[in-house]
Amino acid sequence: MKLSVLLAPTLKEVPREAEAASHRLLLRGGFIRALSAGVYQFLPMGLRVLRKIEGIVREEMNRAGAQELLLPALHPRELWEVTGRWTTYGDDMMKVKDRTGRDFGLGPTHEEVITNLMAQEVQSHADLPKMLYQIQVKFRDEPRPRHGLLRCKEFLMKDCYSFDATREGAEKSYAVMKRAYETIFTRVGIPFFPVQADPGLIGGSLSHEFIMPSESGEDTVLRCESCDAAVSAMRPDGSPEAAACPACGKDRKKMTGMEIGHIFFLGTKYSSKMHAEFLDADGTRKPIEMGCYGIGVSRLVSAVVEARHDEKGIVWPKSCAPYRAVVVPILMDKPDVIEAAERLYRDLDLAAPGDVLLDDRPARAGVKINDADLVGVPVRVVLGRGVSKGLAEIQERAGQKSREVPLESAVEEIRKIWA
RNA sequence: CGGGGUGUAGCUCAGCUUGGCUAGAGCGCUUGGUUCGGGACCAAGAGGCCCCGAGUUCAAAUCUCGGCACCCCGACCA
Repeated sequence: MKLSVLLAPTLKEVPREAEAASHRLLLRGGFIRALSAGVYQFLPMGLRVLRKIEGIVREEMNRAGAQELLLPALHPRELWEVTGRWTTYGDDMMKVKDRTGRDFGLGPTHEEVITNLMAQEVQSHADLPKMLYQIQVKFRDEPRPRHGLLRCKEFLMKDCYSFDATREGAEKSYAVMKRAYETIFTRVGIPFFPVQADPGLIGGSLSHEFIMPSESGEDTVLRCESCDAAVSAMRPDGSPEAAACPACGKDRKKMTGMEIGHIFFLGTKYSSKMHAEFLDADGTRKPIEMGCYGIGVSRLVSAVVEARHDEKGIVWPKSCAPYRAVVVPILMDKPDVIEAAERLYRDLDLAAPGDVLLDDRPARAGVKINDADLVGVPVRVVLGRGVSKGLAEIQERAGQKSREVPLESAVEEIRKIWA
């Protein structure tokens, strides 16, 4: 992609509203723009990051044996009345009426919808187990959206639901998902740790949050440094957890972080209310054992930036960078430089189709290089004076210093970095 | 929902206290020129419902009242 045609409006100055590092950098880098409080537009580069993270999540879900589907965002009120959550979820759910006055909710989560589906489709223990997931826009009427993509009224979420015939099977599904989550966050490239958590409004008996340590986070956890066990600093009843680790007795440290994933063992909480039952081998009808597993995909974008930035801008991990490399010709009046840049761009684009940027803008060197640092593409190739000696300058965004390589081996060198 | 703050050019902001000239600066944008390896310089331009509404006044960006929006802290929340 040529930067001259890409909608990637970088900002030199920080928009007034941005406070958190990820919020500032995503705005400045031209990844996102606000439409309203907690409602964001993903510009082309922002969407590319979102899609890459989505791709990692999708691969790991599929690998874990989950099947992708797509459920509606518009939920009829009656469905939520069955579980009582039309009332208990309350104002956190966006509610709308159709032209006849019928009530609908914009889905904040999908237990009702998917349990209803499975109630219709599952007859026998032979139909189980099943794991189903979707990557979809969710709506939650947050009383206070904040920090850009961190907490939004509309956001992209991966939600997965497991359906098992037995409690043991359901616990196994839970464990499979927990492992998949660990793989996902590792691949995305952010630090994290699991925490025993409060099941909250989703409900159920067992639940883990995945926390990324960050000052911008909203969660406080107690973490034991010797055995790594961690819990929410507040228990459901509001009383603070004791400072000593129950596992090893050592002191625990209070720290803040952001929740990047949450998994719940649900048991039969929804299935029994919604009559999602199956006929077991022994001839009795039983409610399905369920679990649900969420990752805020759009929130992950800001989590990555919180974890991976420096004073110059974003330092995208290779796995979710909007582009894998950017070619930056900085002597725009030198035909050999232009020509070398276009050739290198074509060759790199052949190696990573659609994943390479060419900064063909007629801008000054400083502007281009600062933009490249801000946007945070992992590999930058500067073409300037060195071109007359057949040299290109490769700089890894995460690295310290650049190095010069012969133009003809530049593609090969960059492929090594990508590998 | 409680507390605090902010709404003036695309962005960052000054002007408001003490009402009055044609509403400003920097950055960005357009055109021309000089520059050209780390956010250049000179010149000429374009760009405004001073958040909205009602009031006070000869006169309101400025004062009063009411609303709306956005940000931060808290409550709540995955």
